Amino acid sequence: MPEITLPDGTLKSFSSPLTVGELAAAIGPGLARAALAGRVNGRLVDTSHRIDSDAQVAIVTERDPEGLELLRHSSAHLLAYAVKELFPEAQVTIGPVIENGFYYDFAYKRPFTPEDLAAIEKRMAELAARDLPIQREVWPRDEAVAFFRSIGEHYKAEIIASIAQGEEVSLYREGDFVDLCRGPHVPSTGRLRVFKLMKVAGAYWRGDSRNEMLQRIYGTAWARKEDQDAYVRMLEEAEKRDHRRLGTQLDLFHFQDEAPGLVFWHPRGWALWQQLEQYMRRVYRDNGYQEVRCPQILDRGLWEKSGHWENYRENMFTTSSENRDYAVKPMNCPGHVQVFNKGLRSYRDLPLRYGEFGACHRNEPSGALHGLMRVRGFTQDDGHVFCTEEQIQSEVSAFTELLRRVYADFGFGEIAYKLATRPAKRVGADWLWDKAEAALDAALRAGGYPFDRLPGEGAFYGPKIEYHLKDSLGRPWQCGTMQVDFSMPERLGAQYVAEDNARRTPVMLHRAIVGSMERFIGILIEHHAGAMPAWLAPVQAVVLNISEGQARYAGSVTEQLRSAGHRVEADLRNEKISYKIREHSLQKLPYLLVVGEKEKAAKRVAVRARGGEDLGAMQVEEFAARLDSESAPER
RNA sequence: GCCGGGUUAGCUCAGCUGGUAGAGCAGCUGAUUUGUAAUCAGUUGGUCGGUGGUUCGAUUCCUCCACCCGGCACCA
Repeated sequence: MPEITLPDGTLKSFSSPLTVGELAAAIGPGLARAALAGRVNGRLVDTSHRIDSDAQVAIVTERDPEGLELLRHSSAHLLAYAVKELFPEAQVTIGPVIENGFYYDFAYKRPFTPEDLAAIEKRMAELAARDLPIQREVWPRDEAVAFFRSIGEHYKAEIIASIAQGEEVSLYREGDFVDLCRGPHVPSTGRLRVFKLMKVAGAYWRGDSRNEMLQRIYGTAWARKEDQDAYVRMLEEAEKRDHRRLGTQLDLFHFQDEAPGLVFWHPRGWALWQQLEQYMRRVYRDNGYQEVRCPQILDRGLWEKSGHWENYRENMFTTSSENRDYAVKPMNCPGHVQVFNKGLRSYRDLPLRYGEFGACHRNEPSGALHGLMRVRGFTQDDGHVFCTEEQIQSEVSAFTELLRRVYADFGFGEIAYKLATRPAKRVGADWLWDKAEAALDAALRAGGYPFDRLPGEGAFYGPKIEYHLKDSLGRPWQCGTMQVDFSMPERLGAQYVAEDNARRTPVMLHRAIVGSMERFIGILIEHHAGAMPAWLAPVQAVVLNISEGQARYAGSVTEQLRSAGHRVEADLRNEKISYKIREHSLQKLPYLLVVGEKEKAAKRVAVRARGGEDLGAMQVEEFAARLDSESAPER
């Protein structure tokens, strides 16, 4: 006699056990049609799930986040079904839900082509139209292994074989297709109406690069067509904002074959860089950091001591001279320790903070390179804090606050915090790791920042907090980091004299706010779609004359604004004003200043803001004041 | 690094099944002296990413290499 409590608190009694689907029907026919699954005492189950005792039950529909996940998960199965129909020799492996969609990995003798994808998608639509029931079956593990072996699904058999012996496994059957799956799934294929296959790519079996490569088909699925259309539009918008495309269009930087993964900064790109660098320099200055500069290459012996040689030898650029081996620095920390070590340090000096715009080189795998986002030569806003154990928490807290202010200045309000803990390959005793991890944990808790844990993702020398910002398209980017390191100061012989006159080893905090300057600029470009706020814009305004008669006046306006410290250029070409406006608008400049006879006579400029807004004519000083007020981030 | 796709003028891109290349924009020259997103005319420009091969003949087919793109793996 199950007594069922619905989410709104309603109590329903039934005289005999019933399924989730039957419960939905008992509540209403509309809900019965919409039911994709149920949540029984917190557990997600199929609509066929039988409720035989009192329970809290919610009917899951496509309006629930779990409902959308179900649609995607079942779409992955539908994809596998379609592939097996069209390519019976293909073997299925796994097909999970991911953000905005799903994928399924297959082993097949030849690569799938875009034409194959179109055919598969068409078959999926046909299978969905047949509205085949999706049924759950429970099998003993060994029988399931034998079954999948018998039908030639060796990957599937391997997956089930890794489940503990004696357990039961669930299989889902739709039409002629049977797949191992924990479930739950939507009740029938007809529920899958809005989906689209996106691309095919290679992926390693079990995510291990030593294994064979499978073929991964990516798809997206939604509850409503409008949602999918919006998603596709978002992807198109992201493509338009691609910093590589904008980098060319706005003449900011380029790459070329002779220097893979290394940036050639053009004048405008470098102007943007300088705005960022000067801003970050003020951040150093105003927050107790002293800026330093260390060598690009250092003797191999130092990298052996620091542990980098052992851990990253393959990814370091090396050179040699007069029988000495050197490595181009992949990190700035060993250099900063050398500065710390030069001279006797007192506990009174701590915390001692060094900052550097440190240019590092890492020989990243060729397949990892990606515009400014992943390069082989990059510059970090890299800082190291030498302090005592007692100072860790306040340093981490102060840093987190500082980072939030900086991100806010760049227009990033939403930050996610992650605590990455000890990896398998590491240096330092476990008790040190315990301490370091506890210090970061405590600082995050003290600040009231919610955070996720990333076990095993710490650096080889210490755990870290990762700060992920969210851009205007909602995409997360890890930029900032704070790492506690008890090992490297020890390895590199850093010491200070404590109150009791004893020599102690300081703790070193590795920290960065924007991380890689290159990458951060890439993020800024995409965040703003190339239309940088005036304080960052490489060129803040261009002065345009209508005809030759105002060329001298336009030139003097330009000079006046430049000598007031603004980034202004003149365009005195003999072209129609509409032509010049179009050209500079495409360059996404904050302001265009038009000067014709009227403005020349009145000693004014006609100001056009980005987007075509007419601000009217004003005196040059007035416009300069406007730029002044916009020369720092909005707070 | 791995799988797949790609590389044609400064930029964006055509070029059917092999017969040594085209467009638009940009550039240059000239005319036009222009009032808020493209003035007109003329014209320059390519060892078709590199290498080797097949062929009477290769931008086109094949090999190897480099780089780029999409994923995967990696990301101190």
